[in-house]
Amino acid sequence: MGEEVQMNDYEGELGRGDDDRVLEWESGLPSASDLMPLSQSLIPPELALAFSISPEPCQSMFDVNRASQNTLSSLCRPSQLPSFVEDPIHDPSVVEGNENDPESTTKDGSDARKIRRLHSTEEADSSLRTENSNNNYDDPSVRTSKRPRLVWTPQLHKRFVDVVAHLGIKSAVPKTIIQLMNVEGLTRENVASHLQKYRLYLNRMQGLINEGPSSSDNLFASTPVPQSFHESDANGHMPLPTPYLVLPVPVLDVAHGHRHMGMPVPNPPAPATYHGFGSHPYSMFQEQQRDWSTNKFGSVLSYPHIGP
DNA sequence: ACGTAAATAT
DNA sequence: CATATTTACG
Repeated sequence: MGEEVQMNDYEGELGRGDDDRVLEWESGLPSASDLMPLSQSLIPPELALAFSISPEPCQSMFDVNRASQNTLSSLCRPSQLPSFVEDPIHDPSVVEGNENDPESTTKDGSDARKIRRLHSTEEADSSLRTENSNNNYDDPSVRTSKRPRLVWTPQLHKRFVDVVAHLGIKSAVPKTIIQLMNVEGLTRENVASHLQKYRLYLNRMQGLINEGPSSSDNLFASTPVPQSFHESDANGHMPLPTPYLVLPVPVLDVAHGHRHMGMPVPNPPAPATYHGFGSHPYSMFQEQQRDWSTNKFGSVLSYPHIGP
């Protein structure tokens, strides 16, 4: 925490040959007009006083630079991470199941769930650790807490796909993928599982170059199939087109029905009896993205992280 | 550590 | 019931 960063040549870093990558990044960032001026405090003075919150030390360019410095240094670490692995996602979206509600007469238990969605980048970490007692993931003493179901949000999935594409469908194995994705709390099992489904999806896609989307491939369908399918030999490398952007507060409420992100179902594109036809074909992506932009607010608590 | 199939959860 | 994610196994 106490790492002091001196900003010095950081300017030079940014100023130098910014290639497309930077441009792409910028394209996804909020326009300047959308941003709140640094000088403006997030908490109104009165409010701050009322709650005896020390008024923020008026953010300045310095703070920004410092944050950037942090980011840069982590980006530039000469480890093995390709440049495209930008910002670590700290909290994979996760669903917290309710255990304390034996309401289910059969096994249909359904009730309030809280969705945890990912944060990312520098300042996000300030939102951690609410006094919420539900998230005992960092508390070793609590062993009763199961890991909440991981929710593969479009963003996570995107990241996943990008990484897989980058690795090449061949060498993309769970462990590597995990590393490259660099998402905190993401387990190998999580990835393995997703990879399994993803492969199925890919296969089925190949087989049916004639068919339109089978109505159940929504999530995946919305993310283009990486063209690195040729299992030639050398590389399956893809330049990896998109840096991971930081989208505005990914608070989502999945409160309504369950919108699945359709992955491939192993079995039938067959004519047979398909139920959710008229109602299914929703790209979870679109809905979510819309939600995010029109997002009113949501009380989302993010838990710090899950220890391995 | 991987991949696949069966089991649960939603 | 279908799909998503987890768990069990070879």
